[in-house]
Amino acid sequence: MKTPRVRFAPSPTGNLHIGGARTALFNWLFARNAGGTFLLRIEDTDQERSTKAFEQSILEGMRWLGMDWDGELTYQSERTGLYKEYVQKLLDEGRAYRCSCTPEELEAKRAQAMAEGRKPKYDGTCRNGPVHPDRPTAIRFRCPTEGSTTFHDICRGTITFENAELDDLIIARSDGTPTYNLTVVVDDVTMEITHVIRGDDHINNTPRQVLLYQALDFPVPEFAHLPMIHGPDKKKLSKRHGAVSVTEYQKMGFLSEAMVNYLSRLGWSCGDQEIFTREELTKKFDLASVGSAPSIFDVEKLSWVNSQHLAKISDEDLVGLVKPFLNEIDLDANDTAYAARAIASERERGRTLKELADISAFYFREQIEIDPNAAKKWLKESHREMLAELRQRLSQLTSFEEEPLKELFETMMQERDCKMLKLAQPVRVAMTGTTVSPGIYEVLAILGKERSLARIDAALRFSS
RNA sequence: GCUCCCAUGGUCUAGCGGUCUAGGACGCAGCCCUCUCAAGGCUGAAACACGGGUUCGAGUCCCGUUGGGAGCGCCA
Repeated sequence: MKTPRVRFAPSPTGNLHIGGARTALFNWLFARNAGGTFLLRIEDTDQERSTKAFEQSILEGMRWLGMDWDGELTYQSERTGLYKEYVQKLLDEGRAYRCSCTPEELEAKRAQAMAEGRKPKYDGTCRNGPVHPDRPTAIRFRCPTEGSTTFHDICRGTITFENAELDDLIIARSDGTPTYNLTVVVDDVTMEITHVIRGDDHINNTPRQVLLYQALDFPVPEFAHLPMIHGPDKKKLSKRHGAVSVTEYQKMGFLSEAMVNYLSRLGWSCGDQEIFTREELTKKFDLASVGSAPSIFDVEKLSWVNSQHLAKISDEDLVGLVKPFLNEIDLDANDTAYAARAIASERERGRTLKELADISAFYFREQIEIDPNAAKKWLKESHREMLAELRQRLSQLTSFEEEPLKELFETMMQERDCKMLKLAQPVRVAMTGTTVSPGIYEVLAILGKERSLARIDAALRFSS
C-alpha cells in the first residue's frame, strides 16, 4: 500500500460537530498509524454561508482534540482557476454540456417527478445543446445512461450503482463557479489523496465522483465510508439533540483525550479494550475493522470514559484543569496547594471538570449556603447542642489533621454513646451546606481550624 | 416514491460456519465496603428483527420480508 495521504474537508458553515470530529479523527488516526499525511481542506465555495469565524472555530476544535495537520490549509475558494480548467476540459471533450434550464423549471420538474413516484432526476432537456442559448447556462456532466459503476469501500466491500439511476449533475453554476462533486474530485486528485474517508452520507455521491475521475482520466482513490452518528432518536445528530459541537463538550468539562477515546469507539473496537490514550489509538487503529452500522451518541458513556481519564491525572495537573471552571463560577484557586488538596478530595465524585468545580466549590467560598432540607434534618436542636460541644473540643486541638480529628470524634462518640452518622452529618452540613461530601475528617483537615470553626458558628446561627 | 447503506441486550460493541447454554463495557437493580456521596469489589436482569434457503452444523453465508438511516440542489 502507498503511504496514505488523507484529508479532512470541512465546510466553514458551522462549528466542528461530533460527526465531523469523528470523521476527522478516523482520518487522523489512519494517517498517524501508517506514518502518512493528514491534510486539511476548507470547502468554502459556498460564499453565502461560509465564514472565517466558523473556520477558526473548526480549527480550534481540531487543536483541542489534538489532531494536528500537515502542511498548509487548502482553500477551495483560492482554486477556482484550477476547477475551471477541468470543467473546460470536460466541455471540450464533450463529456459536459451547457444547460439553460432555470432553477425554477428544475424545481418544478423535481416536484412533479416526486409526485408521480419517479426519481427526481434531470430529464436531459439540454443534452443536445441549450434549449435557450440566450440565457446564462450552467454546465452539466454527461453521465453514461447504461452500464454500472462500481467502487471499493474499505469498510463495506464492493458497492455498485446502475448508471441509469444517476443523472447529469451540474458541475459549474451559471455564474461559472464549480460545485461540490467537481471540486472534491479535482482537489483529491491534485492533493494526491490516496484514501477518501468520510461519512456514509456520501455513498450516494461516490458513483458520480468515480465517473468524474474516469472522465478526467484520474486514478480512483480508495474509499472508506464511516457509519453516521445518530441522536437517541436514531436520526442524524443535530442541534435538537442538545450539544453537537465539540467545543460545547469542552465547556462542559470533558477532557480532550476522553472525547477522542469515546469517539474512536463509535464504529470501531479493539477486543474488549475501552480506555485508550491518544498514543495507543494511533498504534491500534485500523480502518478495516471499522463497522458499518450507525451508532448513537451516548453522553453517559462519554462521562464514564471521561472519569477513567480523569483518574489518571495527577493532583497537581488536575488543579490547573479545574481552575478555569472554578473561575467560571467566580471562585479563584490561587492558593494552588490548598486547591490541589481540595480538588483531590473530590476527584472520585465528579465525572467532568465542571462537576468537579461545582462540588469542590464549598472549599473556596467565603460563606457557604446551607441547604434548608439538609438543615431541617441535621441541624435540629439536639444536633446543634452536639455541634457546640464539638466546636469547643475542636478549638482546643493543636493539630487539625485527620488522625487527631478522628481520635477526637471517637472520644466524643464514646462519651456520648453516639453513632458516627449522627455526629458526622451535622458537621458535614456545617462544612459544606449539604449532606454529601468527602470523608468528614478530610474535609475538616483541608478547610483547616479557622474556617471549620467559623462554619460551625455559622451553622449554629443558621435558622430557616 | 426511487436508489444506496445498515440490522447482536436500552446504548457502544466482540463474534469473521462448529470453542456461543452469545463475551466485554456503559447504564440499571441488588449486595459488600462505609460517617454521607462517590470510587472499588461481587451478583443479577437484559440481545443474535422475522421467514426461507445453503450446510452434517448458521449470530456468522445467500435470498426475501420487516424496521431504521442516508441521498435524490445552480449546498457541501
